[in-house]
Amino acid sequence: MLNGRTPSVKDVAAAAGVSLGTVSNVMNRPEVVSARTRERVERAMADLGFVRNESARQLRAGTSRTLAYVMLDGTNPFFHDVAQGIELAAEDADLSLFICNSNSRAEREEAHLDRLLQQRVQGILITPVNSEAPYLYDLTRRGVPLVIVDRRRDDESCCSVAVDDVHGGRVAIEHLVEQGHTKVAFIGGPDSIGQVRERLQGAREVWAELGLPADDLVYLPTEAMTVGEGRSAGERLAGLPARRRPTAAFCANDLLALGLLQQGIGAGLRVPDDLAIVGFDDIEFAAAAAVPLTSVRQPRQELGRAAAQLVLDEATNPDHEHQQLFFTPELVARASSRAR
Amino acid sequence: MLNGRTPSVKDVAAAAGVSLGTVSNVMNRPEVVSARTRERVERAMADLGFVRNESARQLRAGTSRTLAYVMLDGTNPFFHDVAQGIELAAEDADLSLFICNSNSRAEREEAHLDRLLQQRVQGILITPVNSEAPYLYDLTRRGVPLVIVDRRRDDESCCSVAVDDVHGGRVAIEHLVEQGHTKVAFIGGPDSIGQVRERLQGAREVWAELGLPADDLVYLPTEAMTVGEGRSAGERLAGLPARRRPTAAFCANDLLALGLLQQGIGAGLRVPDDLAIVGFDDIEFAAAAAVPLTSVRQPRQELGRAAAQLVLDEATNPDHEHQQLFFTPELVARASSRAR
DNA sequence: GTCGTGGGTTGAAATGTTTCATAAACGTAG
DNA sequence: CTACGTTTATGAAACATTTCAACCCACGAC
Repeated sequence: MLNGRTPSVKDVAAAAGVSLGTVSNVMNRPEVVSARTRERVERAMADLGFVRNESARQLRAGTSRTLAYVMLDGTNPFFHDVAQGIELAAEDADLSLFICNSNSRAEREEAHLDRLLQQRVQGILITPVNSEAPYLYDLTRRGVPLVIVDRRRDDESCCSVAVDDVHGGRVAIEHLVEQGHTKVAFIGGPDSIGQVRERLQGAREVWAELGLPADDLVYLPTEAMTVGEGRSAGERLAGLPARRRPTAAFCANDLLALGLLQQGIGAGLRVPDDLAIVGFDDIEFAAAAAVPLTSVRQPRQELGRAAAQLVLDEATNPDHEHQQLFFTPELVARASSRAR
Repeated sequence: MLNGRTPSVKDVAAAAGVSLGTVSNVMNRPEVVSARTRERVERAMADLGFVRNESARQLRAGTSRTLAYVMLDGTNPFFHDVAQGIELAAEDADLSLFICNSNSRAEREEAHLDRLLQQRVQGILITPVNSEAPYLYDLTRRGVPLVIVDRRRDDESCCSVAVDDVHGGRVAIEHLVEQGHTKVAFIGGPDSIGQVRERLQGAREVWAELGLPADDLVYLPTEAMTVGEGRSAGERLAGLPARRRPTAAFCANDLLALGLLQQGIGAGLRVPDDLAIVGFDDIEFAAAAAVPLTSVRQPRQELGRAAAQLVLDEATNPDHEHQQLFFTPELVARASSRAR
């Protein structure tokens, strides 16, 4: 029972009439201790309600049993799916996962990283605000296993797992053009976000290759990648003169697309007849929208799982080599963009 | 610079030509050390890239600088909003937040709790699979500050923060009846989930009070509270003979409601004319649905923030008393249920 | 010149584990 | 009966920090 303080190995040892070392062995190498004493010790642990103190273990071992994921935006289910993938891999390796959320603010991100460093986590996975931030390079210099998720670094100085965003932008636009659209909006921002820049780049590339006039791919920048911003982009779209108004929109993520969809329907537009919509990420809610959303699918859990494997390799394998994993996203066509 | 091992206070002390204790003082009580030495030490810390080892500090201090939240279902944005509220409060108290996800599985939950105990977290917030689980009582017995979120315990042996689910059920049904519905479905499950039971109870209470025949409030149980289950409940609903088919549905959460909405629209129903829908939680996506969803709003962030404050009080205030905080949810009427 | 006073610094102890070299106990082969 | 191996158990050291009593020294008061 509980008599004030939480019991330590010392208390267990005393209760079982053995030495400290033996108790430790029962926990860590049960095979070297005889069945009789093992039982006695286990009973003592149960009686006292002993729980191993992880700080002490960690202090001695020099390393913790946790990974950490610093996500970019907690309001976007996409990142939780990534986290779920990481968690599964962590669980397999018998590690805990620390989940942090920077909310797209660099200073929160840096504060989280500082904390994680103090905790001596085994490795850090991060979808950074800016993958070139100096404090990220510091981590690598320090030797902390680091994997950048859903982004990559220009030089290849750490592992990363990402999707080919340029390609994603291409397939989205190709699809819309195939459906007969010749005036299309790209909705996304701010363009400090690398994903946005590359998806737009892909869109523009293929638009040019198909010989369409650059002016007919209009860029509607947003302040953030949220449902609310999607709605307000919809209003701006509706405000355009009919001749210049696009008949389709490619949104840089699904939250924007859902906001746009809602605003459009609320304003009496028929989707896809008056306005076709393509999103990005293919989150759960995309398929569940009232007009199921066409989206560029990222393998969300896979991304997380692969990243976790990389970070574990870096943490445990002495001749680890940095890798840049690259997944190819694919278009999932649904009702929101079907041919007119 | 990094010469193999990460530097400790000892290294810093050597580099600055002072004792261990002084370095510690610089970090924890800068006012007692003279400006000159303080600067010297700080420079040494910077030069060596010193990062305090949290395990060692924690071992000595006996307590960690973290809270933990064990959420019930990572796929439901509701819980992330709660987590966000907790995080804000934790940040104010200069604590880290450990987020775990039980995915509605008791054994995962127990495993997480075990880990958290080993980490000696300052307090645990949890939305449990079953608030009467014996291992939860163990925590209380152990003296771990514990707050149950979005649930409460029958006896009042720990703090809890919840909304009045019975009341929530009542207002949902009152609203639907006001809109003229006399045949309504309640969709939710499994009924091992307390929230489901109480929302249903409230619904039945008011239904009876209004003098409506019990048979006309039909209970469609689901296996889980997901979008997919909402869709399949929609199919079951459509399969009912027209005379017995409800004209409105009250779903135990918004995910179910969104699934139902999508299935309904896909099958050609007009919402709310053919089928009115009310959800529960009022997650972000509820308002953003193509037919904006009427929902019973829980103050999501507030719930988390209040819970964090309770757990902090229990952790720091010696004459803490357990409290059962109770919020009253309110109906947010939107298009999915407007009068016919 | 001695005695406090008090700011600044020190060194050792303590926290709960794990590890490892060593010791004890116990068989068994010679 | 001894010597030797094996199996089990022990005790001390180490991990990085914080805390606290003790100490030093300069300075002003007497």
